[in-house]
Amino acid sequence: MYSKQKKSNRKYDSSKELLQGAGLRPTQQRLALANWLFKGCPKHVTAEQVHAAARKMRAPVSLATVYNTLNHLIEAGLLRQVAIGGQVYFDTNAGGHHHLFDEKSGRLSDIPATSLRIAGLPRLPHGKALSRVDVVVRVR
Amino acid sequence: MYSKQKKSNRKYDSSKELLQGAGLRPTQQRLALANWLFKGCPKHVTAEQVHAAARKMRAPVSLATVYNTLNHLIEAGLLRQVAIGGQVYFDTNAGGHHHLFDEKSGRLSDIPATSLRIAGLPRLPHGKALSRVDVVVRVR
DNA sequence: GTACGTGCAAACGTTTTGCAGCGGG
DNA sequence: CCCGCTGCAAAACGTTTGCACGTAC
Repeated sequence: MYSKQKKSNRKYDSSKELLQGAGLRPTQQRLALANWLFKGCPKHVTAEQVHAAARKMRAPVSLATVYNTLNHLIEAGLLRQVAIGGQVYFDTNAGGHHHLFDEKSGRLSDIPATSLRIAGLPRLPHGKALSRVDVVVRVR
Repeated sequence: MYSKQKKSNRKYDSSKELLQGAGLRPTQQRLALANWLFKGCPKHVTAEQVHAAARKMRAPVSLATVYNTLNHLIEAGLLRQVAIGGQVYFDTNAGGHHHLFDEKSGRLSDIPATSLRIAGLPRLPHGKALSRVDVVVRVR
């Protein structure tokens, strides 16, 4: 009688497409992680925080799988790794943008690429192409 | 007859002052490390490279002491830690400047702070002061 | 059915720490 | 002489890997 059986899984649909689009099999664990990562506001999280979040969601995933999945998402260009202050963060916003880092709390937030203007870039070494420019504004 | 006995150690004098100025006892090991780090051109080195350099200089220092000394120098503001591309570098140039990173070779070089101009910094969070702005120009 | 993903535990490389002995002031 | 530094080895840390089992297609 119902047009779809899994009405309650509707919210996972876009995560499923996201994973499939990246060539990743949409397994339960990956769906749970991708759903948490990409729904809601952009996040800057550590692997440990992802693992903790998965447990809280009653979707227990092993830490190894968390790392595997995060690495796959990075390869697919859906996630970015940011190393600041001796900590490695995974940034759910893979687009070009910069970061504001609070040295006291270790908290990270985004700065839109469009709001920042950089002038006076040096001549690049011969045969080298610009990959990207990362800016970290540190506050205390 | 000689006004100074240790004429051959003259080249370590400035390193000695550097350490003393930072409140660090100028021990043999620290002198050897500081001398290698701060004489010659600015360097971007890993802890392992510092350790290897010490061995080559016939001034063997344990790796633990290398880390201890580097951390002390960082606290003293004489050294800066830079994490790029999954590697941690110690930068002997503690002054304000930026970095150019070659993603292929993993090599790091300096960009003088004066040559770069950044405009459009966001308003800082309430009660926060700007610590510094780090720019990494990545090339491939 | 098969290829790929998962969980666990063990391996890994890097950095820190605990402690007995040494050396600078 | 004393406190701080050193060396060594062991621990801690975050991340990766190997393998038996499970699951999506």
